[in-house]
Amino acid sequence: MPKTISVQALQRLPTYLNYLKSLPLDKDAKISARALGNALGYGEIQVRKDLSAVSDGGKPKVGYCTAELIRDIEIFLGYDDVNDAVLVGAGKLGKALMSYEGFKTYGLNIVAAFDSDLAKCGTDESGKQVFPIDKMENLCKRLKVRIGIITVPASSAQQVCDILVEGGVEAIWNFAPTHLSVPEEVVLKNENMAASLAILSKHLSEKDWNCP
Amino acid sequence: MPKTISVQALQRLPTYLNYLKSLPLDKDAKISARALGNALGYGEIQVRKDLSAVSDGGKPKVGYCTAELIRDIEIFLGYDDVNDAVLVGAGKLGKALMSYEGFKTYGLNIVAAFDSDLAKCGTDESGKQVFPIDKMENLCKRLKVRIGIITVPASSAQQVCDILVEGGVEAIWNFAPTHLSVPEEVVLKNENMAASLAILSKHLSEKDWNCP
DNA sequence: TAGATTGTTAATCGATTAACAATC
DNA sequence: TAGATTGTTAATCGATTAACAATC
Repeated sequence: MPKTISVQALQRLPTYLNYLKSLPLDKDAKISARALGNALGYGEIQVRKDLSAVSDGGKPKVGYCTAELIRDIEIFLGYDDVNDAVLVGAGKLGKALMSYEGFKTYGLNIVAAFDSDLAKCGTDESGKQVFPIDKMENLCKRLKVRIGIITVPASSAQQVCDILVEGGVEAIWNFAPTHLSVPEEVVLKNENMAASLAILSKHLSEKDWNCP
Repeated sequence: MPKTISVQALQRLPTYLNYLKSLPLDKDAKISARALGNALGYGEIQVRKDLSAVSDGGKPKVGYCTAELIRDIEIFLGYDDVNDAVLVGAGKLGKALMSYEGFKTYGLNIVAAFDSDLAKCGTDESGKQVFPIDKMENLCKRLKVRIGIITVPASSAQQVCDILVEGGVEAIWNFAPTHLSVPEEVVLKNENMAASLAILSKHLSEKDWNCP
């Protein structure tokens, strides 16, 4: 039976992975839950609990084998098989994401981009093709693209989202600052920068209250 | 006494605000918790609880006054007074954020950017100045900059972060895919794209298990 | 063996949801 | 008044942490 994992724990896994990969490569290196937690600002109990969901476990008095841990997390997250994605909206943010090499490590492969502005179509600096948006549904179906990344303005995001769903996309990563409706079989993840900013902004305004 | 609000509720506030602002402007417009929730995919009880922390409240049988709600949320989040920010790392992502007009609505004002690459210094397309990074600490102090946005590679993020803290920055918004250590009086918010991707990737790989 | 470390079960904490009273 | 809607207290749910047993 597959162990259950909380959403939050799942989201911490890439952080562990990232840190483990940054360590000097040594086939037999071991790391304790405490050391791992200290490096990342997590408690050691939390680390053990998180890792228990993905790995066979460490050895008492020794710790976890870093190489195994890296492999286990990658397999658990599905980073071992590559997922093709399309990106919609070749503006500044879209281009930044298109040319970000780091996505490879997460098994994310942006195969093409789309934009409604024909002036933006053609080959991008990143070396990726930007197509007119009316080619999107068809291309998604033909290439069996599983992930759609939305970097268009809020006003056209829902429309773009609907086309992606129509094209058979199974997961949507939304950078537009707006709520999207998707059928329940499609997973939607909002990259909600406004939500992040809310935390910073509130914190600063509270400080002002305390020391005016 | 100020009402308490959960972190999650705080992060939902910009979503409410954004939706309310998208509605046709009408000084006396009212909206019910149910209508608001339906539009955003939240339950109506949650909406009422969230709003109770920021607003004087609605009227039974009538709902909330949208104009008041907008004002209350903006004040609560501190969007009414502007916070100056600097951005470090004028790469593609950095430039995308520098030229994003939408931050104004959140009271965020990027006053300058910094980069260690002198070739990137000068005036950016966004119209903002990019300075060499050794000017950063001083300029932050001089202008009393409160927010630092980090868009450098992971390898230099901690170093950049330390300089920002040294420069008196009170809040850090980190886009580098790495863990940062900050003193406890400084608030740190990670824009953790890898965490978002983990959710999508796991979902897709689970689907593969079920229908191979 | 003793001590360090893992792994799990139980307790706590925080957020969401349900039930219901209040009010226009 | 009756019905719709708000607001709050209590119950549930989920995630984190504490306590402790297991093991190398």
